[in-house]
Amino acid sequence: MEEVMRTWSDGLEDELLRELLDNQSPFSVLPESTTELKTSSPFDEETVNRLISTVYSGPTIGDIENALSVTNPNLDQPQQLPQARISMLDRSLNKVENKYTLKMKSYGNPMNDDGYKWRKYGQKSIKNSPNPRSYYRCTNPRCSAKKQVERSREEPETFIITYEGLHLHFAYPYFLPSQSYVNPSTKKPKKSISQAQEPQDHETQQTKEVQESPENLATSPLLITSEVCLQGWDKEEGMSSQGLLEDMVPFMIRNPPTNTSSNSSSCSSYHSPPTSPSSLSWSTNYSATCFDIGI
DNA sequence: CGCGTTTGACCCGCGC
DNA sequence: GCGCGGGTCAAACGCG
Repeated sequence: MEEVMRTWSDGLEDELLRELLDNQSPFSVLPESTTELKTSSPFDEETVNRLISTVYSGPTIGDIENALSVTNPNLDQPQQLPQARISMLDRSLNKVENKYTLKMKSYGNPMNDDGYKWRKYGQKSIKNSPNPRSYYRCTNPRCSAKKQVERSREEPETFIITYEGLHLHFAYPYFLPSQSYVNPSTKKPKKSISQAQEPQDHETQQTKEVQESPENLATSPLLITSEVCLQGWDKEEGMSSQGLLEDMVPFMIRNPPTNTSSNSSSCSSYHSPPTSPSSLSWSTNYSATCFDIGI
């Protein structure tokens, strides 16, 4: 497992390509029994490369800005939320190589959880800084996504979050032909949030994600995910659009932790209430994250 | 008991 | 080669 992760950080694209072309891999885009059809497969090299670049390259800053502006029309809505969203997300986003650095204000309820389940694997005190930096890794064992969270030294209310790597389990739906895919989840009578969000079963997770498989691959991932957010999130909390930053940003804008008066509650206890097994809800590892910044 | 956090040790790259 | 600092590991620990 660790080897996989290391390999990924070294050559993400190569590894991704390998995964896609390996019909033993759960991420394979090739028909299971017809490897000889490679060339005639709809997923020829060009297609795969296009998909990879689509998924891997991430959004441009402009894309992010556009995504942010999506929420602006809501401003004439009954105040609070849109306002809070805009103010919380400080619109300070930078991309350096494959790392995205996001600065956001917390106002006592730091939005440093992005809806994905992270596992903390380290913490370091930073030189000349009173605030330690926390290291998180996606709990999905096949996922190379990592993030670092630290409190800004100059502005204690501002958190600096650096995202690195991609959530391949999010990318998965992009590689499936929408028409040829037979949705195995139809076996399930109903998608219960509590069970559908359990992260440890990758197959389940993939299955779930595939349900929202975008049909138009030509559309930018950002637009796709934004649209998915807009259309699906309210209907299905904890839906499965998992993890590239372009997905995170609109998600964060649209889904700030509901600052229900008791905004201190989520941070006042060390652990989130165990009631929600949800890996994708705001509450799950929210408190843990905000506590690790070095308060 | 399982899962996630804590935390000191370890590794590695870099500058001197 | 050495020291430093950032990143990661992994055993111990805590909590539900």
